[in-house]
Amino acid sequence: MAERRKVNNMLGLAVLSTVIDRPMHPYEMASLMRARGKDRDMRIKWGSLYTVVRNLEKHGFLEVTDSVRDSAHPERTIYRITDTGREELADWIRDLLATPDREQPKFEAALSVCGVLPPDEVTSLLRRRLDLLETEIAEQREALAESRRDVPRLFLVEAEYDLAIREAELAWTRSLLDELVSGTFPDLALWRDWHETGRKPSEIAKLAERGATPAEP
Amino acid sequence: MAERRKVNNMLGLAVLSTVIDRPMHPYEMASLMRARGKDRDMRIKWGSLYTVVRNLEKHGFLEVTDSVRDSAHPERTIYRITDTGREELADWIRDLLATPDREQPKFEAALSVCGVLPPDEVTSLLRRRLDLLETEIAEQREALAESRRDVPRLFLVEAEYDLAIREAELAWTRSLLDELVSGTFPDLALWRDWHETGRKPSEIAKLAERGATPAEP
DNA sequence: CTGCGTATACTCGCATACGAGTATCAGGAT
DNA sequence: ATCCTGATACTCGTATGCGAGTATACGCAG
Repeated sequence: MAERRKVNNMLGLAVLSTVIDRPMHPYEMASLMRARGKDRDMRIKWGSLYTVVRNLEKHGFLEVTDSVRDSAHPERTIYRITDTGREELADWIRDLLATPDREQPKFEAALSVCGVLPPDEVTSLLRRRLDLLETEIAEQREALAESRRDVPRLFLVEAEYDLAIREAELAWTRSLLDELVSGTFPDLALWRDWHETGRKPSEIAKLAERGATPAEP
Repeated sequence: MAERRKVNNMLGLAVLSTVIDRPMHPYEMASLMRARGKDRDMRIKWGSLYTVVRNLEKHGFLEVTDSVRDSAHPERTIYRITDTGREELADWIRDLLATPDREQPKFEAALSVCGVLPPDEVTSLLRRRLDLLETEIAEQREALAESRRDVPRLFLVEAEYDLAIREAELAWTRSLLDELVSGTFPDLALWRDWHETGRKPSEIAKLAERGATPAEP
């Protein structure tokens, strides 16, 4: 199960997998990660870099090798990965790979409250989303094809995964939209006039309590 | 584009969409959300409830109606949604629905560094993931079928979406696993003996720099 | 009627997270 | 020669986020 890591920030994973090559100072890690396109795989906040590195050190995953004062530059502290760090990295990856972690995309949260908006507005918002998704996916697909020419598959799995998921999102959204537009979506009428008249048509509220309390007296 | 919200925590969205029914004190919001299964749609941390509610008030999205001291209980502050709050809620939902937001699942991050582990281990980890995913999805699918009996579609879209995405994840994982097991995955040999012998077979490092610097002199 | 487990209804404080700021230097433009 | 721009290499302060703790009431077993 998704263990409570000493350092939980995903930036920590990126750092560990970067210093594993050779000792480095934080800024160099940052540049390397950027160069390798790591910032496309995880949302990296550069403000957190030094905090995360310090924490990794505090927990014994990194250690200071050197502290070079190189004429210029304030002072660059060079870190090296420790054996514990290597073990932590491997373990972290193992955990992430083996345990599917029900993350909740914001879109899902939005869907769960979309009844707040009138159905026609939701329809047009979804149409907009669909358009954006389509162009983004097209771009991604092309970028991937491009990369495939000179980068081995091994370094493209994340991109392939991402693409597959977004395509599924696209397909799902499209099918929902179809139902809304064609009127085959079941509760449309109900939904619409709960918005045109005042609020909640009595028992809707109750119905929304879906299977929350499995069985009660 | 994903606007910077005054209150960014998704718990805020849940709170707003809950108090829209009627004024309430925080704990009541929490119970209602739980009863409605909101905690299945967004990861709710109860420790944040009071902070988030206070912030919503600070920004004028909620206001205090009453402060009941009901014999028992320390004191329950009752909040009501304001017009600004209603507008914020609608706007927030609009934004979330219309703008696809490239979130980065942890699994993607893990894939991007999975070369750190030897291929055979990755294979067995993925097999484990596949098993877990399969049973979880089966459960979800059944729960959904169950719900459909007495809950209108309108309140199940999130669940349907979630299921669709997970199914896509399953399919993708299965196909990768197949390639690894059958040996059709291209870089297998390379990957394997970079692990058996020491490190990095010279030019792998360079190859990992995928399309980062589009064109340089 | 007394003890005690469990739900209710919070509070507190530390640990991050990260935006925004700062200072220094290299190299080209003027 | 000097100015300016952009990259380099960080630091700091504030705003959360949230785990863990607390205190009170209620039901009910003994």
